[in-house]
Amino acid sequence: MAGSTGGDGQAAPTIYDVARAAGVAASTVSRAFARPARVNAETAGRIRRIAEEMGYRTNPLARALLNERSSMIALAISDITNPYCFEIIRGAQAAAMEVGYTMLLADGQESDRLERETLDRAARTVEGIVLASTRMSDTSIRMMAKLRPLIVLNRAVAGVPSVVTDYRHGMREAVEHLHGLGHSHITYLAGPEAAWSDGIRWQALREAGVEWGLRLHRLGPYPPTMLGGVAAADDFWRRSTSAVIAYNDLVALGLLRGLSAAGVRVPQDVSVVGCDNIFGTDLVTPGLTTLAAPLRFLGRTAVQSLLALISGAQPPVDKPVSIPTRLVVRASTDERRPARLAPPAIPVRPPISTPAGTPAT
Amino acid sequence: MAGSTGGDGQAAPTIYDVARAAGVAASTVSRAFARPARVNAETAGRIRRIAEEMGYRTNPLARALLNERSSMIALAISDITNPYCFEIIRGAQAAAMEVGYTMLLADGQESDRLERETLDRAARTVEGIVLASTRMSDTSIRMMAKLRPLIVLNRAVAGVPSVVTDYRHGMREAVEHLHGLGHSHITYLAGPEAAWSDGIRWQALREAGVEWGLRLHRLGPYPPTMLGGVAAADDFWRRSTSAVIAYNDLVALGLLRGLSAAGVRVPQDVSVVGCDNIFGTDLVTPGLTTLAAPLRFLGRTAVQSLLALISGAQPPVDKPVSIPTRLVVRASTDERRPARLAPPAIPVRPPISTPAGTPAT
DNA sequence: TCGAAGGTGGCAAGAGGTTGTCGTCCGTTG
DNA sequence: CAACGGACGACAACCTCTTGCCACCTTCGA
Repeated sequence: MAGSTGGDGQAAPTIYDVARAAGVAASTVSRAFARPARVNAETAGRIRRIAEEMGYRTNPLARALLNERSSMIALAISDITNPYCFEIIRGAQAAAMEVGYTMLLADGQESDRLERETLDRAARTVEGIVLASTRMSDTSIRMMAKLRPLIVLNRAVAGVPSVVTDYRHGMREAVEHLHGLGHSHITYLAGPEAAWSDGIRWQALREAGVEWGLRLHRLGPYPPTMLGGVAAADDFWRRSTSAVIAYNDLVALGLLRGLSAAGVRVPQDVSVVGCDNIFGTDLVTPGLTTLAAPLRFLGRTAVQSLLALISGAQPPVDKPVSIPTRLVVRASTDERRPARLAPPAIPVRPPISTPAGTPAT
Repeated sequence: MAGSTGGDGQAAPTIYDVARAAGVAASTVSRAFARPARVNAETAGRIRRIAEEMGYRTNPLARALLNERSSMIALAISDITNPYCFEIIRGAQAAAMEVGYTMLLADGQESDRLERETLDRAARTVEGIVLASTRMSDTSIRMMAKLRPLIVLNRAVAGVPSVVTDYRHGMREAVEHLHGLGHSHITYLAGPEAAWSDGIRWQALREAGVEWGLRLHRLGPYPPTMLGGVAAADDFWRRSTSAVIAYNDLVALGLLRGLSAAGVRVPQDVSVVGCDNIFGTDLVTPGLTTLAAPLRFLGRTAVQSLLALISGAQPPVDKPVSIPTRLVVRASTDERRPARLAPPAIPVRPPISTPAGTPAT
């Protein structure tokens, strides 16, 4: 029961220990692992066996010190509690692990400064960086990119390679879907002005709107959180349309809540569409129709691009890798009913008590 | 626009570069940062200034190589897409960052083997490990603990220090709450038999049940996922009680879905209580009453304990740090109505389409 | 004025791998 | 039998920072 608490029974064996046990030089042990072809197959086998017995593992630090190959990459996230990030992290982690890389997670906690500090510390250690959702400025990003191979996710920074979501296809589907249900007038609830993805989504929506001959309104910007969505529900009454597309799912979820508290029925009175397809969108009633971003695939692709970059590939810096979205239809969208209820006299703002903070895309 | 793609404009400056620029020896530069008292204040100041100008940062790898202080810790998670983990990660990350540590995330992807492999690789690099939700056996954990300082979260392993959630208080609250609503008979939906927390929760429930004179039933085990909860909804009909406590929130959410599809109303027909208070529990209709674990605080506490362990503290290995839960009452629990609906003839199993996988605690 | 003490800074030896270069050994061929 | 070539393993330098030890200089007391 007195189990050893602190680790470090004795120092871990090194190549020197293995070399002594095997009766060869340390360099031979090193090569037996790193360049098996360079060593007699039999010798190599013996060395490996002995190393195995001794519990030898190569020390990544020592290796990294010499040739900058630490087998680590960093993933920077502006806020880890944002459900938008979960699947990205998962995809990135999986892709990294497949090729024997370890992932270091840098959570910026919504702070530009914290994010830069963390990355600054980590930059020397890792071989490359994926900025998955960052609060940093283009300038900071470019400086960082000069220091280390770097991929930006869902953002375009001139001169820095990126992997982005292509909302055009999905947005067209969404508009077509709404058009097919008889909606002719759509409100867009905008996200933060600084958010690159907000601009892109709005642009995709406008293109699709033109194509299908729909009228569009833009409200906002709102904070990309559930609270932002609740606030949007209030404003929405001013220029109420029969269909809404929200900047992201959190805003859409907040909107659902706000509308429900105000006595507006979804989808009977208003059809609501979100973006991203995060965890929770099919838990609400009605289930949220949303533009599903392939988040896990996005994370995976970013890491793979980064690894390519690390191994010397010259990626197209001005033409980002682009991954299409698709529409997931759930219950929050339905046929337009011409007879709309009059808005209630006093829209009520319901209390929010989310366990997690509910931050931005 | 041709922006540098690959990082490494030129090699980062080392203490030697700084030393040359400052006209001192490299060792003096090193000391100027690591042991300022050992160097003339003026000299130290000059060195720092020059280092700053040159953009020098100390290379954590080189330092770690020498004295095992890599300023990194590893957080192992069995499945990163489990919402249960989000807040833990956040708390851990924050605590680590506060003291200048970097966190390395090891996602085991639900696989014992993957988890061990990742940790094995990372163990040499980090100063310590937090096992937040692990699939590893007690034996593996003890071996790992021998290698490195290690803290287990929400699990008791003899001889290894741990931080656990104390469900007793919260469970008493939950039972008192249900008792006060007139329920006299509670079903517990069990989680995986291997899960330490399942045993603990059940035990806390039994103690509270005795105290309040309630009858208890145990159903399961079920996979700790939404699908597990849906399956539980089917079984539940066999021994239907007016109140259910589920192993965790995912099971509870699945149960809500299963019951709803079968035409059972919550809370009118059945009151449902979950565990953990994960993201999404207040998104469903009705909102889920749940035993809230202070997840973020848990993560923070684990890291702080680990850091204490690293700096030589002797933690109590057999008396874990224990953090209490509290009950969050939402709409899924209500007064018992004696007149219960008869169960429908054919319980329907609804389709599940979760964007994220929905895994275990 | 000289020696001791204390404050500074430099030298060099690691920490644990990787890798260019070279010597050795063996087998083969002319 | 000598020359040659290939395969293999050893040596040593190197990556960057840390640190024990020593030398030097200043200052102060005797």
